[in-house]
Amino acid sequence: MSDKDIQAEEQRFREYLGSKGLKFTPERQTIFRRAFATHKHFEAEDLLLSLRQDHQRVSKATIYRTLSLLVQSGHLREVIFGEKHSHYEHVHANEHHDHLICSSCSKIIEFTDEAIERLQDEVCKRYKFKAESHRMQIHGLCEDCRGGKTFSGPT
Amino acid sequence: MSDKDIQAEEQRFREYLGSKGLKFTPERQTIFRRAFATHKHFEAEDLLLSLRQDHQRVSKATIYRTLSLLVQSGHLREVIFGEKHSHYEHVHANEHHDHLICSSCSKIIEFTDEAIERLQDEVCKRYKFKAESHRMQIHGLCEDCRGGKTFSGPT
DNA sequence: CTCGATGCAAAGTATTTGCACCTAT
DNA sequence: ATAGGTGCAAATACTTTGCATCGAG
Repeated sequence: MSDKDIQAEEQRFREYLGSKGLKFTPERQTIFRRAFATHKHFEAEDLLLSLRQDHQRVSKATIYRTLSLLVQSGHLREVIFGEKHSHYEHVHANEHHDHLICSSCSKIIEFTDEAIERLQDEVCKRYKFKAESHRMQIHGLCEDCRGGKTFSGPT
Repeated sequence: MSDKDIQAEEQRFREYLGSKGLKFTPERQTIFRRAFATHKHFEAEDLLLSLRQDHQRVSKATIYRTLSLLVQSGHLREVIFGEKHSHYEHVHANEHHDHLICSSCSKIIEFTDEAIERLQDEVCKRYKFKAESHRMQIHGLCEDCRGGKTFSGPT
C-alpha cells in the first residue's frame, strides 16, 4: 500500500468520523498512521508499545476505543487466531484473504482462493444466508516446521 | 450420537487419562457426561450453570481444567466465534463441519461442503503446509433475520 | 461555546493459579 | 501411601467504563 493510498484512507477515515459527528483528534491520527504503517497483524498492546518506543503517548483506553472505530469504519479487520484476544490487520481495499497459521512457529501465511470464495457464496445461497464477512483459518505446520518437526504445542 | 457411542467415548477418555497417569474422578465424569449430553455449542459458564441446576456441584476451576483435558484428548473441539471467550463442541467422530453465524440472532448453522474441504487441501499443498485442523465461519444474517428485506443478489 | 474525546484508575469478563485438604489408583 | 485432584479465593490478562478535564468543530 503506497503512502498516497494511506493518505487517501486517512481522508476516508476523517470523512467517516465527520459523517457520524465524531472528531478527528491527534490521537486518532497517531493511531491510524501506526496501524497502517505496519503490514502485519497486531494487537492493541503491540500498537501501544510501538507508540511508546517513539515517545508517542496515547492511553490504552484511547487505543481500544480507536481500534474499535477503525473496525466500524472498515479500515481494520479483526482476526482471531484461537487466542483470547483480538488481532487486527488493515484492509487493503477490497482484497480479502484467509490464513494458514503455523502451530509451531506461529508464522501466518495469507492466501486467497477464488474458488473457495465462490463455494462459500454457494453455501450461503443454500441456506438463504446473507453473508457479511467470513474468515477461514487452517492450523498446522508450515514448510519450515514440518522439516525439523519441531513440536511445540497444541493446535 | 447414541448412548452407546457416548459410553465408548467415555471409556476412551478414561484410557487417555490412564495413559497420562491422570485420574478419572467423579467430577471429570460429571463434566464429560454433561458435555456430551448437549449437542450444541457451549461455554464453560453454560456447563457450570447447567450442572448447578441439577444440583451437581463442580467448581469453575475444575470445569476449566477438565474442558482443557477434553480438548487435548480430542473429545472436544474449541470453536471461536469472534467473542472473547471459548466455545466448545464435542467431536462426533471424524465429522468436520463449519459454521454460519447470524450476527442478528446469534443462531449458528452448521454445514459441510466437500468441495471446500478439497480446495483447502489444495491450498495447503500449494504452500507445502501440513494442516492439522481448520475452521471457517461466515458471519451475516440468517434467513429469518433478513426478514422482509428484499433480496440483495442479482435477478 | 459545546459535545465529543482523552487519561487515569477502577470495574468488568474470562480464565488461570497457589494452596491446603482430599481421593483414585 | 502417594501422586494427582478439588474447591476456593486471589491473581492474570484483556478490555471496558466512570469521571473530571480538554479541545476540535
